[in-house]
Amino acid sequence: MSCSDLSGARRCACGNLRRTTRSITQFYDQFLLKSGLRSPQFSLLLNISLNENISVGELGSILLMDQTTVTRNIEMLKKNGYVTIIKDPADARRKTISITESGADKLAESMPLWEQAQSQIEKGLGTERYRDFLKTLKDITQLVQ
Amino acid sequence: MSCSDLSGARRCACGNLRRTTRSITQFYDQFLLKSGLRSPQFSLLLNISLNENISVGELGSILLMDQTTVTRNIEMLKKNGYVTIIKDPADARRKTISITESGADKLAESMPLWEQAQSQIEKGLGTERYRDFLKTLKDITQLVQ
DNA sequence: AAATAATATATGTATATACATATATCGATT
DNA sequence: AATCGATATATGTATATACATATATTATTT
Repeated sequence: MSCSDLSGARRCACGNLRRTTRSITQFYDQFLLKSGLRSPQFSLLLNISLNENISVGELGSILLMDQTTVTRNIEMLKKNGYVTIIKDPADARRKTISITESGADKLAESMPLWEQAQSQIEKGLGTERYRDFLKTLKDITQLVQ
Repeated sequence: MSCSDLSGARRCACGNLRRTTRSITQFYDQFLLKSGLRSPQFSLLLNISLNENISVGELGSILLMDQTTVTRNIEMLKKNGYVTIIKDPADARRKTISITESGADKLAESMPLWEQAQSQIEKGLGTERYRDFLKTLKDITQLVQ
């Protein structure tokens, strides 16, 4: 007897999210190509820019990314000179991450490229549906936390 | 002058999808833990089960995954004895992938674990909203292809 | 103040992913 | 049949990701 309905798992939230994420990442990366950034680094650099002097752990909390992954991904940004990583004088365990001028330039350069990709998605879905979509992503995130 | 509205990129479809995907993957993985499969392998094994004698490239097309990634991920399944990979007699370039009895058992074992994770998402969102969500993921996928 | 618990980051290891390119095979053209 | 283009898979390399654990530092407890 092995008549379990495997086919039902086609509706898997995780599998469907992973597939769409693979696909959309390549899409955004095509636009970002000229900047030399790719989606994950663009996102990381953006959040560093929006949260000056943020720590590794706090970045992880915002991005829902393991702290060890943050540690490794900011190394790449540092290697390219886009961020500085310094010990917090008030707490030597902590490191504070800041965007450099070069990093801010790179981010500014990639914004219009990002905007091109983004507008295709938003226009394709329509404003309202896009808003609902972001809300659903947020709700899923809270369901699984 | 650097007053570009970086903050607008918080609505990035790619970034938001990637974040939610990281998060939900860990959620499903917790449930699947007992089976020894993790989300990507569960998904891969499922699709192999649903498409007997599928090729590497066809799997990539279904999963929107690069062919080289499929090649490497099925190696893991093969190493665990969950699939067989044999040359297509009709076309020696092609390889056909099939689930083994052991793989089918493993999949059957993981289905109720998957169902637990899945039902929390579907119940949390509600049936209708969940259906809309899958539709939107599909539409995004088509927008970026 | 010393010992212990808690916290922040880093390292070792493994999987997931894709791009550029190589290799093998097939199909079509001559 | 030999050549050439197309197709299927594999390999080299690099980034993305997380878990288990180590290390360093701070905070708490005795």
